[in-house]
Amino acid sequence: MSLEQMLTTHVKTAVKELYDVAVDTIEFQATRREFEGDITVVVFPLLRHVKGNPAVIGQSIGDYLVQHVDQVAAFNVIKGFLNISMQDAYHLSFYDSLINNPDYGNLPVTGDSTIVEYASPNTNKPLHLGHIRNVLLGYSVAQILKAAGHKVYKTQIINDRGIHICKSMLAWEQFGNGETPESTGMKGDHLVGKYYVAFDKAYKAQIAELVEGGMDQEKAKAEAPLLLEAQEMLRKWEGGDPETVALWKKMNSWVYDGFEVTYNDIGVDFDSYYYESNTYLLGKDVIEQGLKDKVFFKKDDGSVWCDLTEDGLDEKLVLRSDGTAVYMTQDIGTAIQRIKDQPDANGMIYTVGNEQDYHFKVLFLILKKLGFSWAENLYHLSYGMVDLPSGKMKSREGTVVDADDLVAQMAQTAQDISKDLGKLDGYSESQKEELYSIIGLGALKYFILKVDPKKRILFDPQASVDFQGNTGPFIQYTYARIQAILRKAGDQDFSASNEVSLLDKEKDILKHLQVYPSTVQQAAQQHSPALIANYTYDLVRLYNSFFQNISIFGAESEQLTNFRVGLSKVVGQTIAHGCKLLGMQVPERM
RNA sequence: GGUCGCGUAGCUCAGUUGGAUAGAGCAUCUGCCUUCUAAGCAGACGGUCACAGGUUCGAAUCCUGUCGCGAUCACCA
Repeated sequence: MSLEQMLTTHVKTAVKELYDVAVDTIEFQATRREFEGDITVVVFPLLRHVKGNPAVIGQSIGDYLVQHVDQVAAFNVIKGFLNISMQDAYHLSFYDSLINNPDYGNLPVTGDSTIVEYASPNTNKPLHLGHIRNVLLGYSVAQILKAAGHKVYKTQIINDRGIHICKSMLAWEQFGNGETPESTGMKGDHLVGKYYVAFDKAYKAQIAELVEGGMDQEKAKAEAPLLLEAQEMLRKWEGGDPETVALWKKMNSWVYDGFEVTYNDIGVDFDSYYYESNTYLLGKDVIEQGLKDKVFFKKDDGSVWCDLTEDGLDEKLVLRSDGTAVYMTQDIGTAIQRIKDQPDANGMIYTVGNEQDYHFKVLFLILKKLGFSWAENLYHLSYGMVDLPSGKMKSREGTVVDADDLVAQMAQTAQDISKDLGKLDGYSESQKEELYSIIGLGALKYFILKVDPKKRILFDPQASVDFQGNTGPFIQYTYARIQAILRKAGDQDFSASNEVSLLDKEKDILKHLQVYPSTVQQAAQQHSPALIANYTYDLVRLYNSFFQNISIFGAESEQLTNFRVGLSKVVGQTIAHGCKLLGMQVPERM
């Protein structure tokens, strides 16, 4: 039970005894640094029920608590704030509950089961920084939900069909000279991406030529031979032309191999994959049913719509007049399919950029109108764009920060710093390589996840990712420090002794540790890795202050050393847990 | 133009249902490695919380309006 929960009961009792009124909630906040106390009751809200001077009321409640609750040591009242200090025994009993609980931070199983979608790339180009934000967010939220007691299915939908895919296929056919990942040594996704760019270049050249020949710009765009050929290729693909399908399969498999390498490097994975080539026809039968149920209506030209004007939105097309599906149709179908595939799932989270806010608003509303119970538990994990100092990233123009390059660059920076510091004597080359990767990724992941997903990120490849201060490496470093302490201390029983009296810095750490489960809870509710990131950073700061100012092995007594080592251990465990939720690894040394 | 999001220190960001004198990191400046890892610690400097009203014991937080930035408003995905 948390401190707040415990005190709530007692404060309510106090108010009942003293003033004979029942209050439903008691408002707490952390005691500000400059005052004495472990937790603070805000007296003002009580004035609604109890008439009087807040200072006097606070004084009375404080007196009552000290007299009636053993664990309350002292109190003071400043303005309308009742600052309460707990007995050391209270903190130590919490510490004892922690020291033998390696599971701390994992919440009880809720019975909820959630599908989390993230990544969702196109198969015509490699992953870039935008995908990295997506993947890190989705993966982290999945981790957080698991810790909060949900069952989680991680999935993605792969955009493997459409005109843009045909463009790289066509360019490869025309300019590729049979190049393969093997023959060039290129990662498959990069090779295919190269031809996507090549298409665009050649296409633009054709347009320029046509315009020079006197053709109107728009007409030239629509009638350039390469585009017509790509459209023809798409028709062939949809018609199942064996040669086209074979080429499509071949090039897509190159891309998938490349993606797997990237996902593996970043440290994310999936439980299932959905391919748009399989799902793009889904949803039509649901539209039929929806028409019968009057959720949708048909216009004279045969197109089918959903009227959302009563919900403050427009009418939305769900089936074209020629009977073919649109984006919305397949998203409806895919959602239903996923629940069929995962019958225990009762909710879904879509990690998709905020330019699709409207789409998901509409999608969720339509699914609700169709009457699916799980439609109540849909969430669009919407995030802002990642922009560069030079502006927006554009794949076609090659102005992207490539995911693989970025990850490699981070590891390189970690290596440069490590070498300067020279603390890795005795590590083999492969151990060092692994460490550089852990630190580099830690820096990148923390940098992205600590920010509120809604906000745009301006990413300067030269300057953005720091390794000092509020960063991933700082957190990892603290963990490594703690491991050094634990190695020195050896394995032993760290249960608390009643002999120890606590210093403020130790109490601060324990108080912060106590809040961890509710932080996990909140992060799950709000789908916010940033809460975990900030919590972990605060914990690490408190610990470093303790570490740097208080001697562990030079403590006055053996019991005290033992307690401080144990405290370090618990902090280390919690750091590791928080990092795991962020998808970050922690190093033994650095 | 309609809708949605954002606006907090020079820069990057916190700020948990409204609570005490708005907090961190980076940058700048001071100290601290002969003792458990200095990717650290201790401190200084830095604010009209975009602006204007309103709600109340109390507003960065809630409401209204204005300004700025972004996204979106396709029989594209």
